[in-house]
Amino acid sequence: MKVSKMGLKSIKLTELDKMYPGQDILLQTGQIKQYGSGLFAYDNVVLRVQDRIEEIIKKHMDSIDSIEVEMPLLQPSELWKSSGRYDKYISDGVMLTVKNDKCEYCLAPTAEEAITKFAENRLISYKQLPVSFYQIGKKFRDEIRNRGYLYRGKEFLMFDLYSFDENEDNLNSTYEKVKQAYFDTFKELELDLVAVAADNGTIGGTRSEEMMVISESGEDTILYDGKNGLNVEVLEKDNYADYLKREYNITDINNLNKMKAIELGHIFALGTKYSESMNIKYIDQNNQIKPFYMGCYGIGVSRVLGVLYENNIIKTNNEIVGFSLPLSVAPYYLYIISNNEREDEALTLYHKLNEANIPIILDDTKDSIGKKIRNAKILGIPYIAILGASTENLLVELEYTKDDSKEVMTVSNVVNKFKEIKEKYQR
RNA sequence: CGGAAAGUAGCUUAAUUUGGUAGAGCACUUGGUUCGGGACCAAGAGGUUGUGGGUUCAAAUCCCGUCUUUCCGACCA
Repeated sequence: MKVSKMGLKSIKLTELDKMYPGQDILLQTGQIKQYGSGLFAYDNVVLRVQDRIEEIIKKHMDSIDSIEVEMPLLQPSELWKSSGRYDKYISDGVMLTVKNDKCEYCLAPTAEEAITKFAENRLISYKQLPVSFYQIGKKFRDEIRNRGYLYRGKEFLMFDLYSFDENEDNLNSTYEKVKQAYFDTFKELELDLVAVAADNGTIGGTRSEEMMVISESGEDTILYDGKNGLNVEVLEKDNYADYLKREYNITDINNLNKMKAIELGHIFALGTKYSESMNIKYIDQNNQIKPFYMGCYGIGVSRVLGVLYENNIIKTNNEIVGFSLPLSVAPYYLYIISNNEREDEALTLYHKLNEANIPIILDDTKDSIGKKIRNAKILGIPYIAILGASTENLLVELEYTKDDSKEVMTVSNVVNKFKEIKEKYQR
């Protein structure tokens, strides 16, 4: 990719939003564009970071044998009326609909009804269990108040998984499996995930945990000691002490530290609540009709995207200058810069890396080196290769933007280094 | 939906209090000098001041409506 082909807008950052400086940079530099409250377009780099998040989630969910599927975004009103949730979602104003003179469709705010219909008459025997389905798809919610840029939009990308088991023990085992897959996923995204006890009030079931990432940009407050934790909202629950002890073995909340976090996922062990009410059942080995023990699990992909920017901000002299995205999600590993004299060398490096299928950006504009470095950081590219006056010909200064470390190496060593990185991140 | 603020060039904004030719910085275009951490000089282009109505000789400015956005609250991934 060449900068001259990207249609980039260069801009000096003005004063940044104090709550969400990272996403404010994206907005100021045109990497995201706002069309209305909670409505955003994504430019190339941001979009491809999102693609990477999806790939990583899929990899880990596939590894626990969950099956990827896709539900329709346009869902007939009848589907929502059949579950009895239509009236509530409409009167709450959360659900958006499109209609013509013949019929009305609901724009999927969530997918329980659709997935239930998907499982109905398909999952019929204990021989098919356990099984789980997942999808990553757009969701539409006409939130009364959008906030935090990508954190809560009217249109957002969500991962949602639904599990079906024969009994409570199997459900618990599936629950733990999915929870572990969450930790593996977020480890690869280089985000420290914290599972905290949550109020399972509206959705119900036996237990639920919110998957949080500690972030100053977060809207939630949690109590956490490095191992166990809870969302402070649980403390508003009746008999919260019993609930915490019974489901999470938390007995003393005074030892926990208060911190700000952003909720990226939520997992629920539902039990038979929905299979009973929606009447989806299977036949066990004794020819008995039994309700499924279900679980549902979500990740706000758009929020992950936002927090990846908020939590990977880099500063120079205490001034925010951009991002250094983790290599696991960076759509481009390297941003190549040269002065006029060494343009040809930069082009050679670019071609060699392209031949090795290393995703990179060449800044082939006539801007000053300083401005090019600024642009690399605004885009969040983790490595910058500088071919300028301070290194001899055929040598490249490679800067790692995360810690500002610099090393000088030959062109072929640069190529080898990025081949190794590519190998390591399995791309 | 309750409460609060704000809409002026692509962005940040001045002029609003006290009505009188809408001004600047960044970004953009052209020419020249620069070229390792957001260069400089010169010239240029860019606005029916969110929108509709009212008051007035005259409205960005005053009044009323309306739309939009942001913030606090409730809800959520």
